[in-house]
Amino acid sequence: MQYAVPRGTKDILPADSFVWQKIEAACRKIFALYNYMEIRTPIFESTELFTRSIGKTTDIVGKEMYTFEDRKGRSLTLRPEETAPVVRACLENNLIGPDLLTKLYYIGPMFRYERPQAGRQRQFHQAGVEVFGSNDPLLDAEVIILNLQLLSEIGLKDLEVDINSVGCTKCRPAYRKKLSEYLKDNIKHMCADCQERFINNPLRVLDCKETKCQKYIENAPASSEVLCEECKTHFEKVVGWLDGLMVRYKVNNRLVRGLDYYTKTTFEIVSSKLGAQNAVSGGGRYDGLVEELGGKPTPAVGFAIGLERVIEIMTNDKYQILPAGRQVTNEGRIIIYFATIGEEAKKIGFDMLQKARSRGVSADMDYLGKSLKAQMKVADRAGAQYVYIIGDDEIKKQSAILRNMQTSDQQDMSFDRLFDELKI
RNA sequence: GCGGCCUUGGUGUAGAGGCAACACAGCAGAUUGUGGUUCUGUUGUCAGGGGUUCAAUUCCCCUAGGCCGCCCCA
Repeated sequence: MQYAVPRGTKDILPADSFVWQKIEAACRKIFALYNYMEIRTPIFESTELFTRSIGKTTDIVGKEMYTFEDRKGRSLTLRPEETAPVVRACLENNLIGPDLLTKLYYIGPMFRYERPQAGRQRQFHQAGVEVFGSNDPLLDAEVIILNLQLLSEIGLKDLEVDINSVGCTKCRPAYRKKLSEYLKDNIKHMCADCQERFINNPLRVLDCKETKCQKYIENAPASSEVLCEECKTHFEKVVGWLDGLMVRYKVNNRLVRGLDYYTKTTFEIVSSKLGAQNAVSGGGRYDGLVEELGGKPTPAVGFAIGLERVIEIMTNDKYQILPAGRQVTNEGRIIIYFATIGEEAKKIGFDMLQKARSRGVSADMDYLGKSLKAQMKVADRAGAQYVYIIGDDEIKKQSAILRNMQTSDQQDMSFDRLFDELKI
């Protein structure tokens, strides 16, 4: 084989694209129900946008970005996530403002340079929403509910919502300090990664799965103990709304997401039906990001769903939500197939073919000079409801054979009556 | 970036240091102007490179890719 797709990328072939179409349709439907409008931004942005928003010490910025220089030496980066580009676009086009609630959604590819494995590719797809302009805890709850409704619309079950509050610019430094003080005495017993994290971003130590670190993490001060009054009441209200709406969730004090812009609420939806990469979606509030990127202070919430992970669950044989691949011969692709024998018939067939198409009737014919038998077979596989068979005799009569492929009935049907008779 | 497993026709699978097998799909024919059944024929040199050997697709090494775990995240 001469060429192969770049590592960590995949072709979505005709046999699989119907799954993607189904998911995208579900996303658009649910987003519309909640009054979100679509935004599309470029695949690449200036590198600065991401380093500023996501944070220099994060893994994404530190080692996962596809960054390159263009011909004029500008540093550009293939978007690793979509929140920062959406904020940028909103600021640039004045989409957000005081007393204005802006609700946007997106669907598209993202890029991160990571070691590929199940549920993790270098080009992957996310669908997500961003809401700007309100700090109402009910909105946090609504976004979570929207997320859940979308996943259940797609057909996913047995999902778990993990939720936490990481505080705000007022209380996070205090928590960081408290955590650092606690870790200072214990860090020497913890793993090498944690020692690194301790220096760069102590919060992320809480995320460590290393067994020898667990006991220290368990005893670490929880963020909930240190939240300021505002963050504390905000969090209580969010979970209060979730309780009232009968949403099942789990407060997880160790949920620290890998992007620095989050404030207050963070959440993740995980599925037990996935392997190590078990997060189907994740999101939270980021009240400081708009200002960080040059706008007026504007509260915001959002989430992103990992579409490959959704599809992994949907197409997993064990769960039977959708059959995996191999749907090339899905029935009903075309209404009528024009089978022709000879050059003259081909010419007439093509005229009729175009006439059918111009009337909005999907139709096709042979371009490979196949035998009639083979043309019938192709028509069958394309799911044609009718085949119109044109040969020399038919040209003389100006009337050809119309075969109903379901019933196998055949009748003579003159050229000029065909479309009226079929009511197409 | 680290560790483990894997890589055979279009697809899914056998196999053994020295004729590469099976199923399905595809194409053609049986039915010389007709599909979905049946039968027949046909499509590969075993990811790429190097080494061991009289001989490797089968053993060893490297590279690439896939999968699984760590890390991280969607």
